[in-house]
Amino acid sequence: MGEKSIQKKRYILETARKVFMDKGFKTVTMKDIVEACDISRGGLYLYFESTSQIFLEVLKLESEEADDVFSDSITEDATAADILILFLKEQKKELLRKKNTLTQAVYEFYFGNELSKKDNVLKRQFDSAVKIIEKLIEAGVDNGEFYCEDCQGTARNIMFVLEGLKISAQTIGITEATVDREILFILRSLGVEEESE
Amino acid sequence: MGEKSIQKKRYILETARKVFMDKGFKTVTMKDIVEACDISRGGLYLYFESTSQIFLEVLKLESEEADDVFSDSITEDATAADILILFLKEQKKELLRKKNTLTQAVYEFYFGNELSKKDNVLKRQFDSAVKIIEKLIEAGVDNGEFYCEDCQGTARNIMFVLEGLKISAQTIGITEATVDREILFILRSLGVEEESE
Amino acid sequence: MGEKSIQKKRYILETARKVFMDKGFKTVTMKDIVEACDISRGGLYLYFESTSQIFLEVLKLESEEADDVFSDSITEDATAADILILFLKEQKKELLRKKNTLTQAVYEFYFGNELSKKDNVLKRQFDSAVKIIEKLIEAGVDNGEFYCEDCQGTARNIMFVLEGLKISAQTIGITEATVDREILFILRSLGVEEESE
Amino acid sequence: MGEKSIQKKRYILETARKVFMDKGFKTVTMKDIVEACDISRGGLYLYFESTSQIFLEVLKLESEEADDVFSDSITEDATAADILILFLKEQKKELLRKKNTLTQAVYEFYFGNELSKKDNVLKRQFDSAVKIIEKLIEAGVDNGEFYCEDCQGTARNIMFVLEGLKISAQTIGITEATVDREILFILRSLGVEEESE
DNA sequence: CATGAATGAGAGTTCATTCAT
DNA sequence: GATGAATGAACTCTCATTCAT
Repeated sequence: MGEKSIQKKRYILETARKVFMDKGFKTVTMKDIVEACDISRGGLYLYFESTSQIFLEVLKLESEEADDVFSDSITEDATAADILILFLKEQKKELLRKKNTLTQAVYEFYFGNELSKKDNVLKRQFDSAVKIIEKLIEAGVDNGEFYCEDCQGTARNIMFVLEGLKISAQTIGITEATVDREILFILRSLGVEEESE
Repeated sequence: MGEKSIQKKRYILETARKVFMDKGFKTVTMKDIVEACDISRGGLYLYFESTSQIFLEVLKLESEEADDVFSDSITEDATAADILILFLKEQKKELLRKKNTLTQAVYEFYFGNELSKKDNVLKRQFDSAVKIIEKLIEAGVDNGEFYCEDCQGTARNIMFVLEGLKISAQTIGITEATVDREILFILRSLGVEEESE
Repeated sequence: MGEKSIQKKRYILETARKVFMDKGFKTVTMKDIVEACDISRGGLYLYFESTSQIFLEVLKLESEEADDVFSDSITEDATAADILILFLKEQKKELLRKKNTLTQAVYEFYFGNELSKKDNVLKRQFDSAVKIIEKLIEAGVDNGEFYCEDCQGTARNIMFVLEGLKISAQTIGITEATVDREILFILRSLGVEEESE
Repeated sequence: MGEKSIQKKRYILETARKVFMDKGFKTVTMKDIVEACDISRGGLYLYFESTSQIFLEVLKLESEEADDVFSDSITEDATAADILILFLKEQKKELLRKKNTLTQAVYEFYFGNELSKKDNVLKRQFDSAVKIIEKLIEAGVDNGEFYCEDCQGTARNIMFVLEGLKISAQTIGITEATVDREILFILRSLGVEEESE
């Protein structure tokens, strides 16, 4: 595949990404993508053979580009609490961004997609996030910023709460206040009192 | 509509329910339901005019039948902790039941269904559950079973964790151990140490 | 068929008539009529077996009720010109009444309905009208009201013009002025100068 | 759209034209046209989206191809009477051609098609024909071929008679003799005595 | 590579017609 | 007689997928 092909493939993926953000996964058709890309019907099939394949590649691109969620936060002299708060704020921003989010599409894709469980990117991301948060909390505990008896449990709890907020945002709808309250609750349970924003 | 019609309508709803459990919401067609019910094409339209309508009525039936989640738990001499634990166990059972669950369908239905947000059953259920848990925790605090500084915050936290577990169960998949760990974490944070099963 | 049946049949025909006035003939369904009559689906079939049959009976009723077009006009001491003018005015009224007219339905019914040509009511009505107008003109000529060399030809011409106006009213649309102009033209060609309205 | 597409579109329109001649407008379905064209179900939708659209394009094609009704008649040395007679003969031929005519379809299309009244081709054609006939008669009067006091009135009368004949041909049925008689009547009223055929 | 016409399967929906009650 | 549930045929329309150019 030549350079041009790679360019085009990337273009298709980026365009398809927008379509998935708009419509979720299940109801997106090859036609939707063809039209969004303004390419020929047959043309799409030269690069991809199904919406599932396209979606998986969109996700791959996503995770490649996603500078690690924490990478921004972890600066030289940031404290553990700083980093955690920054991370939670990032999550909050993402949560409240109802559109321009692949969340729905991702959920729909993984729903009952037994095959996709093989290399469940979602799971890897979740587990890795838990680990990072755990380390973070441990670091915070070590330098006295946090109080925590079960760092791993707390890390997991935080992630499940975030998942809960994420799905709630897409279904019942949540306000900024709701997210703030949850973040505050998490921080308090770690013994962090002050907050920002 | 005669008695027989009501019977048939109920039959359709129950059959459709299974279809939704199988396929979620978005990809279920009127034809799917027609075939599952083994009735004629036109027959279904005598009762319902869209999958959305059918789904809403399935949900209504569901919530009517669902004796309140707590009703079973609340017996005369049960303590607050007992009731909370029972509730969490119920949720666990539900969570792990990957199939035979409307969870996916419900999520898909509420995804981007702005109109359905009007009377968002989901939201009402969530809010009501938070309130009940809050009361429960307060009762537990009052009689010394629980230790808790922010009952409402804790109740909300519990519900979001449960939501997080629910969506995780349907996407990344979770094990019984995972659920147990979370329940344990919750109970510990309330100062309840021993547990059962 | 009992008295009640006859009543009901008549009721159906009168209601169906309105439906035909609304929708023409070709696109009227048995369902349309059932709904307009607010009777049961099967009920209609007890009396009629098709829209064609219903329409024919509507027409029959129509022509029975239609006191002869001329009957009103022909009073004791009316002159031929009076009667003709009255007739033309009646036709004008009918022409301009775009809705509440069976015109479209009648045309649609007779279009390519080879079978219906057997007893083509329309033709009989047309021919009979020509004859009456002819007699009228002859009478007018006899008493000096009209000037006319070819009474039958003129009568036919009048009827075709009326038909032309009728179909034009339903397709390209015509104004009152247009009809007046045509009537005036006809009367002038008969040597009648003054007019009324 | 390439050359081939244009060919195919034209082919569809020509085939559809036959279907409309056969069945009128209202009862023609996309399926009818698909089958007549022997193309695939979806194929037709690549070119047209409704029978209305197809019909309008058939009419457009029709009027493009129809070298003006008079163009043939108007030769260098033809007299006004010649041209008028030729025109009427053309109309006669058209009138008597019960099948192979779009007349019914056109009428059905314009029946109660309020929207189509915007650019009512029919009306434009009618008005333009009236004007041409008027000019023709005026020319005939000028050179002594015709006698006529109200050229415009006569032109309109002729057109309404032709309309009357046209709709009669499609409903009650008319014979050649009937048409001849009407033509004769018209010509006589213009003072033209001899005729042909 | 790229196009877009073409096909055919399949979903939605409406009705004429029948029939048990 | 009357009802209205039920059926199945017929139509509309949309897409995934292929293929000649």
